[in-house]
Amino acid sequence: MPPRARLARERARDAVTAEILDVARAQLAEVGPGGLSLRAVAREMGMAPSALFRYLPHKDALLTRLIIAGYDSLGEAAEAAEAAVHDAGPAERWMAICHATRDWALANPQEYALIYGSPVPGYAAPQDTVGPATRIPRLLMALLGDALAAGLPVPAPGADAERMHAAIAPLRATMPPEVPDSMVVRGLIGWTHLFGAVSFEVFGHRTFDVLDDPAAFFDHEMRLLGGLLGLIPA
Amino acid sequence: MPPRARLARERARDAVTAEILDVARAQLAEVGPGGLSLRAVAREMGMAPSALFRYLPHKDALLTRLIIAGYDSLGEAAEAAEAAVHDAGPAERWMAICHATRDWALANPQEYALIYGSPVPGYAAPQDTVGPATRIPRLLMALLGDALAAGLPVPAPGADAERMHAAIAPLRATMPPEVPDSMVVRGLIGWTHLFGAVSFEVFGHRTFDVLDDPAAFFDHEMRLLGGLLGLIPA
DNA sequence: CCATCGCCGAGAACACTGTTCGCAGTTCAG
DNA sequence: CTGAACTGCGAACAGTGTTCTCGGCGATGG
Repeated sequence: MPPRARLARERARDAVTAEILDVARAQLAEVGPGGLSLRAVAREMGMAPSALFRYLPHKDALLTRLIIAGYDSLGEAAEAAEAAVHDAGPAERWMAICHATRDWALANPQEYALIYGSPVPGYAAPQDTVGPATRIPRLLMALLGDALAAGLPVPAPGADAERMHAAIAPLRATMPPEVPDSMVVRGLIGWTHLFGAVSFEVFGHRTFDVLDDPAAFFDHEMRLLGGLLGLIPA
Repeated sequence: MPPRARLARERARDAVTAEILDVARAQLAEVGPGGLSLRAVAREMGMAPSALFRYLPHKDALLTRLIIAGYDSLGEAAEAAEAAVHDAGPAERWMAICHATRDWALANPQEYALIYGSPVPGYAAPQDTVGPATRIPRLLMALLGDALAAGLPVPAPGADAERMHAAIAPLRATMPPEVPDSMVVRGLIGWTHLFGAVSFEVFGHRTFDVLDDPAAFFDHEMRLLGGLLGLIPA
């Protein structure tokens, strides 16, 4: 199997695969996950529906690729925003990540719903999505590590220190051991709240406790939480 | 139209409607939202699929009723848990609400996904869901109000006080004016974080930043946030 | 250069979905 | 008792994901 010759076929195949993904993502933005239809994708591409199955084993595979693409797109946006203020101190970096995440989610609500909403019926996230999914948390952990090295005061551990130590063990294993437990916990809390705030807004649950200026509230909220994390001096 | 006679028909109708709801909720617990099928409900009831439409204008109506039922079930659980410790002080009340919410969500993950997950394709939540949906936030606001009356220290407003005042205006209108802005904000933040933490866990996003003891972490997390809200003395 | 093998697309088919319509039968109201 | 409203059924339509079979075209081995 000479690699030179094989390329023609494979390139064509990759091109079609890429087009499927593109069309699917465009359709996702319109009708949302769940509304996504393989037949509609095939229709728009001028193909028979059955032909799609030469490139995808089943619909879930397409969803997986879209999910990974979504994670990557969001991760890239957050990383770029963080990099742009990387020298401006932890508080700015924290806020940059928060705002980038919110902006991306509001600009791509359906993609956000696909990756952070309730899982679709029979779908189970395969291992491939783990890497891209952790880009933002990793960004936050790096931020906390830097701040720590720069002399960020470490909050005193609570009474349940040893129990916490055990609870976060798996996450600990992925991080340098000199990061104190309380910092790991703070990072998780920050990430959790960022997700909660953005999801509330994107999924429309903020229309009940109505806000006149969601952007201002978000800024205020995340700044306050940055204080709790110790990233922003009170 | 004598109300005595009409009752027979209406009672039968209500009974069928209730059975539809029951069967649908049972099926929801198995296959989740999106996987819910009217035909399957009819099958289990021994009815023709078309007969269901005598009781429901369309599938969305069934979803709406299930959503309302879900909100009410969750709200009741939280209210009951709060009532049980109502005299034990704000910190216990806060934690009771948090744990009740998490417990209910873990026990009914599909119902939780239905009400707090990404909205289904074409579905738009009607006004009927507003009341039940706000039971937990209202509980939190009442808690904050009580704590305030009992002498809870009010956090100092930040530099963006007047902007915040405008941002939360609609929510303000539903509350007694003596509650300070900073308290309203704290309440929203607490509610947001509770939602974020529970959703993270129920939707499986905590399997990435793996935790060995999610229950312990949740307890720690919400207690810490209770401190930020001023409900728990540091 | 030619035969061959593998891939690719098309079309039909199956099982499933939500929803509509027309037709019966039952049950109630006047 | 008669007429009208309500109820359920069966068939049908348009849509979905998926499978299978078939024909053709391109790249490959002799």
